[in-house]
Amino acid sequence: MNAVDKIIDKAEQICLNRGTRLTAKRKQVLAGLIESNKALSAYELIDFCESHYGDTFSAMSVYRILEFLEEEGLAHRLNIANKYVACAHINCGHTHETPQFLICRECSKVREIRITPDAISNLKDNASDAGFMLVTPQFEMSCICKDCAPQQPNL
Amino acid sequence: MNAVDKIIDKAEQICLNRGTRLTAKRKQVLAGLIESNKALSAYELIDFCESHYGDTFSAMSVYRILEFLEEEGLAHRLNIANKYVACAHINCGHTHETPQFLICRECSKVREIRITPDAISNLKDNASDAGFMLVTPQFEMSCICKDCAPQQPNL
DNA sequence: ACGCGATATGTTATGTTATAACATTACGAG
DNA sequence: CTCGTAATGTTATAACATAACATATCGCGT
Repeated sequence: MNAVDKIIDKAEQICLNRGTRLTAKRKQVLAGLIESNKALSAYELIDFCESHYGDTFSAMSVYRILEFLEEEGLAHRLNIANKYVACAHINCGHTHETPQFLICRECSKVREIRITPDAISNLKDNASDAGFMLVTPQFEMSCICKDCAPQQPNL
Repeated sequence: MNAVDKIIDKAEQICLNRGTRLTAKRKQVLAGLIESNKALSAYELIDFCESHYGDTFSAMSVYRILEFLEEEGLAHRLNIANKYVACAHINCGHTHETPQFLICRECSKVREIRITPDAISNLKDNASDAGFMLVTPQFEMSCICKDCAPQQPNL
């Protein structure tokens, strides 16, 4: 059993425990996100799944499935990029705290790291001082990854 | 001369100094962003400007003008909301450092605050450790503002 | 095993956000 | 005043997302 299958299996268990079902289509969509190894737009994901799994995926279905995967904590929507990415922590036990996404603006590769509690409370305090309550479930930053950096000499 | 006119005047000077022109249409679009007092989508901005300034604005023009205003540092694109907001610091002299936007997800009111250099370098270091170079020109957070909070008792 | 309600997916249409490509107009330096 | 550049107009279309309703599938209780 390969690494992706293991993650899918784990995801299926997570769904079972929560009383939801990781159906065949949902598995394919999640597998697409994992195998592509980067963030994809809904329509890129459709192309990826259709070419890799030889099945058809309507935009509507994919959006619904993405919504489901988000609710289950198996995928994340990256708002600054209008793209979707598999959760990096399906397999590792730790509970999902406020994540920070580093998104390569060139190749859409994503690193999901954890933000330190200190940094969060700092941000919350600043917002609070300005009369705003932080509700953002995640932080997203536009970056250039190591692989893309050489092509960007002026950075 | 009212407050908005003063800001527009200042914006015009900024453009002059940079060898660009704040044309009539550009003034109207910028004024719309300032007067609406919140973030607007391009199409909301069109409606606002057409109803307030009795002129027509094609989507294409507005997108071009927004691009211009961003280049001049007079407006900002809020990626997490797909909306646009006037720069809060057109009138105050201080140089524009990495801004942090607190965006009310209910009413689109925005506070543009400055992020502390400490916090920035912290974020940069974290990204760097993960092999990503931070290039984000700004940070955006989804919030609930004081005015909208009472309608959200469970927050 | 069967039928029923709930969940999931299919289908069609449409709304929203954004850009491409080319035409026309306005502006300002020489 | 004319010529090149910058700005705006116009039309078309791409890219992202959701609404509304139809059909199919699943699993539970009998």
